[in-house]
Amino acid sequence: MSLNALKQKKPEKYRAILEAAIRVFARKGFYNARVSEIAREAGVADGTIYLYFQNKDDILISLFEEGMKTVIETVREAVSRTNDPLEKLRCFARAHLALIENDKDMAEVIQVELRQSTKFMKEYKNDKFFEYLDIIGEIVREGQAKGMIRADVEPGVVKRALFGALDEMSRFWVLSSKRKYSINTAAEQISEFFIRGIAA
Amino acid sequence: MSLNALKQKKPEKYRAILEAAIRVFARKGFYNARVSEIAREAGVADGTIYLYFQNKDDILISLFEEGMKTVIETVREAVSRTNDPLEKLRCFARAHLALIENDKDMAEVIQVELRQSTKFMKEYKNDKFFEYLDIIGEIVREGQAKGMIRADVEPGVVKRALFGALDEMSRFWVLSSKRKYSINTAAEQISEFFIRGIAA
Amino acid sequence: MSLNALKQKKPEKYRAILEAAIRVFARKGFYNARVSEIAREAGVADGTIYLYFQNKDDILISLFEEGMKTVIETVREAVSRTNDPLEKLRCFARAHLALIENDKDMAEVIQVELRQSTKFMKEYKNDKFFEYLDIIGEIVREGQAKGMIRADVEPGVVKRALFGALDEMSRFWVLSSKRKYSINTAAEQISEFFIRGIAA
Amino acid sequence: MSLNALKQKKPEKYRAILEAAIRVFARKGFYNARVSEIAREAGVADGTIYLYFQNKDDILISLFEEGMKTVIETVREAVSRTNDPLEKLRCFARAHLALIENDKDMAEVIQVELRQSTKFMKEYKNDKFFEYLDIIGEIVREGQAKGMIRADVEPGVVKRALFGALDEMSRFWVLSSKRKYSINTAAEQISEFFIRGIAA
DNA sequence: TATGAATGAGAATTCATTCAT
DNA sequence: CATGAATGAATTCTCATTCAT
Repeated sequence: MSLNALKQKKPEKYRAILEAAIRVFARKGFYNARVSEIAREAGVADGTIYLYFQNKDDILISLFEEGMKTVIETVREAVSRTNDPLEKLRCFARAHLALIENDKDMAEVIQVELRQSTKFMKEYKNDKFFEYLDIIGEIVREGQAKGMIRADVEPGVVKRALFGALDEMSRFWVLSSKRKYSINTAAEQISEFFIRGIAA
Repeated sequence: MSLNALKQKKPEKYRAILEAAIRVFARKGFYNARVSEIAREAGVADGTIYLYFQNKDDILISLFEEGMKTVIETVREAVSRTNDPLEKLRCFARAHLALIENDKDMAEVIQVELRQSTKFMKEYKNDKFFEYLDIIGEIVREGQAKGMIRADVEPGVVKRALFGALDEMSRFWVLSSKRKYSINTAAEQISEFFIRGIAA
Repeated sequence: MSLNALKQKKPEKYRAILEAAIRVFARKGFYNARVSEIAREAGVADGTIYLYFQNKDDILISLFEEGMKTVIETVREAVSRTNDPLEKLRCFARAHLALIENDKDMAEVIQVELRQSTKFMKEYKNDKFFEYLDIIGEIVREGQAKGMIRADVEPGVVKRALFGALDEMSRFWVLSSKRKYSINTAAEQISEFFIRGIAA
Repeated sequence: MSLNALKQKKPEKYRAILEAAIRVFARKGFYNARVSEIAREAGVADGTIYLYFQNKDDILISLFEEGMKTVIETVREAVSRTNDPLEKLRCFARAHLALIENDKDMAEVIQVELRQSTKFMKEYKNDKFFEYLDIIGEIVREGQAKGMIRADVEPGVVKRALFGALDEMSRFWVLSSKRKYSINTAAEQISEFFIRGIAA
């Protein structure tokens, strides 16, 4: 895509816009965010946005894809530290929630996008998200191959259930101000439920 | 709310608008839905919408509250059929996913709203949703009292994790056309994971 | 006009609407007044208004014509108490300002209408107002015939100037809360200026 | 006001919109004027209006303030040509009516605004108008100090009465097509009435 | 490249008026 | 006569996007 070439030209500006967009989308939501507000927050002119992105939707998509790339890398790395599939699930949960904690705005934006079912989930083939989900799927299949996870467990259900559990927990985290327990507690508990739940 | 009084006057029209709104919101998403399209679909004039609802937001809120009322009633009823707390969780999962299957449009709209973090989750105190979540919380506390669920399990984590797991599963259901396994399989598997995961 | 017949049928309702309209127009101005607010204030249904008036404009016109009829009668009566044309001018000023003082809402509405140049002054032939203005014109011509008012004085200028002076004074009266001098002082001063100004 | 800064950027466009607004408001009245008509008449897009003005009300307010600034300057200048307070009143009257004659549209709009008692006179502190009125007040006080105007004359009454007289005369001028006497005759007669009326 | 003034399509909402009851 | 729910035309204002500079 021609615009991708531009990303290479002034990467600082591209990043500035993307980071401004994260903040504005997190604050206002995609539909209530104004392109001019993103421009102001990025310190560029309104028109400049369109030198780096095709339109407002494209900002969100790019945001999401860039974000997911980092998330996938980080989580893959965390998971690769152990060979025990059950332990890998724990690592996944910890890494996922740690990412949320480190970048709440990004977390919120990704959640909004993932959930804005209509516009984005319907029109846009969300490969990155499926790739992410399937990290869990792979772990489950590996565990089943090693006989550590019950054979009747559906990897496709586990991946969605675990992701959903972590995601709902993180939404609570992002939106709530008062928190009864730490995000670590949540990570430990949720991975514990799933490990016990699916272990052979 | 003063407008609620009107619901009593011509309940058919109130319901017609609400049901049209469910379909339109499910099809287009809240922000891309046009009030005039809801009116057309409901068979009323644009202005009539405003005799029953304060504004477009109010349609969504009303939709959500009415929907949650039904969901809470149905799930409460399903759960009350057994005394075994672990079994209750299974009933919860089945009932939740059955509701999704029976009214996909409503399911999608509720999910959109729940996730539109910004506008709705931030500004609108979402009591109905917390009430729903806490059905699970109560079951867990009951199970702990009976010694059937481990005491170190956090009810607040379980309720969000289980809800998140079911919800993510149902999003997949709603959005995807091709389905590898039935919604019943998903309900059984997810409740099985959690039951094993938290049982004493 | 067919509607005029209706005025005869339930004169209380006709008057109730008119009086409600005076209050609402005075409070909000014609364009910001809502027909439904007039209806509520009159204690009738929205639709009932249209049994007594053709439309919103017609309420204002009727209001004005009824009001001017009273004003003309009252002022004519006051003026007829003396034979001295100069003294008549003083009576006119006193009566005009007294009317304002007695019915501020009506005064304000009449002023609004008189001044809403465009819609009403252009489209609607304002006979009543000219009749009122010409009470002054007649007095001036009578005074000139009796040699008490200078012959070079233009009655058409005097009538507009005196009316304008009184009207501006009354606007001040209606809109201002703190008043340095009484409305009587104003009446005396203004008539004094004009009497000296035009006397032979 | 922040928008005033914009006036400096493209003053031609600001003026074009203002002048279009004068014509449209004069033709249709404020409430019947359409923003899109002003835009068309100014040769700009609808949205452009909102780069220079906050909303429709703001156009009228700006119009009024700009207009009054000119009026005040012109009249002040005219009045300063003589030292005789009574003669100053004549200059005031001539200058006022000459302004009306030169810019009938503006005159009509200012009158509409001044008289739209409700919306504008009540909510908007009309300093410019009071400043204008008080030019007359100052002249009267000066005349009293010099012993040329009777001491019992209330400057506050004279200023409103003279302004009202001129204003009513000019409304007649603006609205009427057939005119029995020239605007100069009116100016001379009215100033003559007041000069005789208040002279010592 | 970068700007930001200008554009104009588009949408929510209002409210005078009607008419079935 | 009276009602008030329903209508739908009409209008302001917003904001993503463009393009001349």
